[in-house]
Amino acid sequence: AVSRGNGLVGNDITANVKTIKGLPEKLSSSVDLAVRGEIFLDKKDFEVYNTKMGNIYANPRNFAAGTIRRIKTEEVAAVPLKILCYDAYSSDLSADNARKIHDFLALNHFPMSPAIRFFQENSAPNSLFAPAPFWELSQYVEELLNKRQDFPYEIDGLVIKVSEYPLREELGYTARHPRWALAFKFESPQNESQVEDITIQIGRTGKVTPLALITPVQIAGSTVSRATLHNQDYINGLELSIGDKVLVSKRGDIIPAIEKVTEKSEHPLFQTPAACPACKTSFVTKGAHQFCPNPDCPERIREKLVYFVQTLDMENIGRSTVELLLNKGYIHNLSDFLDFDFGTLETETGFGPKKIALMRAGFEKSKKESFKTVLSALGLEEIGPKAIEILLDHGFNDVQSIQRAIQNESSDFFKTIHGIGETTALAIIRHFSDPEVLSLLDKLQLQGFQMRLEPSQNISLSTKLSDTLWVVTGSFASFQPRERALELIKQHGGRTASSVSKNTTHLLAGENAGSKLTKAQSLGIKIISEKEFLEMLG
DNA sequence: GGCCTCCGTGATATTCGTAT
DNA sequence: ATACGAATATCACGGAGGCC
Repeated sequence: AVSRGNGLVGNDITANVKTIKGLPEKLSSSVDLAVRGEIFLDKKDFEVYNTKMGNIYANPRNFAAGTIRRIKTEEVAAVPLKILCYDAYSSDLSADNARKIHDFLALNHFPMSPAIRFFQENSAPNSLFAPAPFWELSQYVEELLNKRQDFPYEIDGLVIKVSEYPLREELGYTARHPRWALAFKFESPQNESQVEDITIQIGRTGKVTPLALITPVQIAGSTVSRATLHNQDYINGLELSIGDKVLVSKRGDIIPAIEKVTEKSEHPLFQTPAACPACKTSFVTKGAHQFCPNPDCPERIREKLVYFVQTLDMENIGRSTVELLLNKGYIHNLSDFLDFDFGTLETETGFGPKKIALMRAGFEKSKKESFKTVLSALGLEEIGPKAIEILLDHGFNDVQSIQRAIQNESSDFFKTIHGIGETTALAIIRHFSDPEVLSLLDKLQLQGFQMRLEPSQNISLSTKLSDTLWVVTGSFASFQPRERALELIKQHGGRTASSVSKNTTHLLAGENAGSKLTKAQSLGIKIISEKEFLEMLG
């Protein structure tokens, strides 16, 4: 059993999970199966346990999360944790929808929430075992919204999912969420507090973010003392001043937010300062935000480094370690950090041999992170994980191939890649021509970080379409959504672009093709129909 | 006891693609 | 060229266990 972790890698918590009552240890048949569930504490069980322990725990959610990661399993066993399973993956069950999986889990005595319901079009109403008719879904949501307090455990909302797996696949994922699931969140609890001060923070990009420091207040089991104010416009919208009484909530039960001002103070409306408190450089305004434009600003350097170690998942090296290294002058920037010997810290209090060994191990382990992660970790402005993935998908396997494209192609080249627009294209050229970035990349390579996309990471079906640049227009019977055609082109070694140019080699034209077809014809570009395309790929 | 890291999650503005 | 919906980039918080 593993914890969710960052979505890819979690902690091994097998021994602890075994202490949870009600989870079957054996299945009735041998089957390759991965089950997902939520571990929690009942409200009542938490009350009883916490009273016994002298009320040291703030709320059941955090206590349960902490408990399951404990090292001493006998301690975990003493906590009346429960689990409800809600999903499973198996190649052996040949299930094409979640309902079949749900039935399998229930039959094998996995604890399931009795609140799970299935809804389906053309279903008979009120039948006992069949899914309820679709139109009853909204009714059921309403019903549960009213029953929130009746649940024995804390819930913050509901999730509605598409059951059919082929449909899920078609809907796919954004960078953060599946498109086949929706969350209904209950209104967050609120409490009143007062703004004691407003400070500003400088991010790694120089972005200025005002932050409200409020009189600590209890909201839904945690103490809230800080809340982001995003930017000056947001402050203006709230009409917020230091000293105001305010209503504070936890959005999604996690992130504190100032909802509104309930009582004004004498102070004037808060104004973001004109210059950076750290480096005295005047802020510049870009859209709704202000920025510290100084790349050597100590705040920016620090945040950049923190972003680097966190993105590369360097265990046992976090914000505070980075701050100590910078503040005590051990390092002055990311480049220094890459050369730093953690052994130097043995004279510092709080850094024993054990800690130093852990930091070294964390640094070494991060060298196994993918090239994509390494590039992400550099935090090049405008070049996030998605833009990097697009570049890698388009055959840019290493830094050198990107540099070659910058030198050999026209300045509009990157813009022709689907998913990369004007701004990102300019940023790519700017960053990968920047001597400072290039020397960092060299250093990373020397240190043994992954600096190439491993060929196996690319799903490749053939090279039939190599050295071609495709534009896709119109709609297709075989490719819905249209991105599927683009995917297929890439998997066969081709590149894709969003608009027709002189570089385009093929136009895949479906039904109702418009101006792109006309333009392609005028440029004499090869026009391929859906049928011809399928024949080409065999 | 204090510091550090890990863990879970939302909001906002900007950017991109596409329809008009 | 412009408008609009969708997606991305960036920023943010508190509690708990473990190491020093």
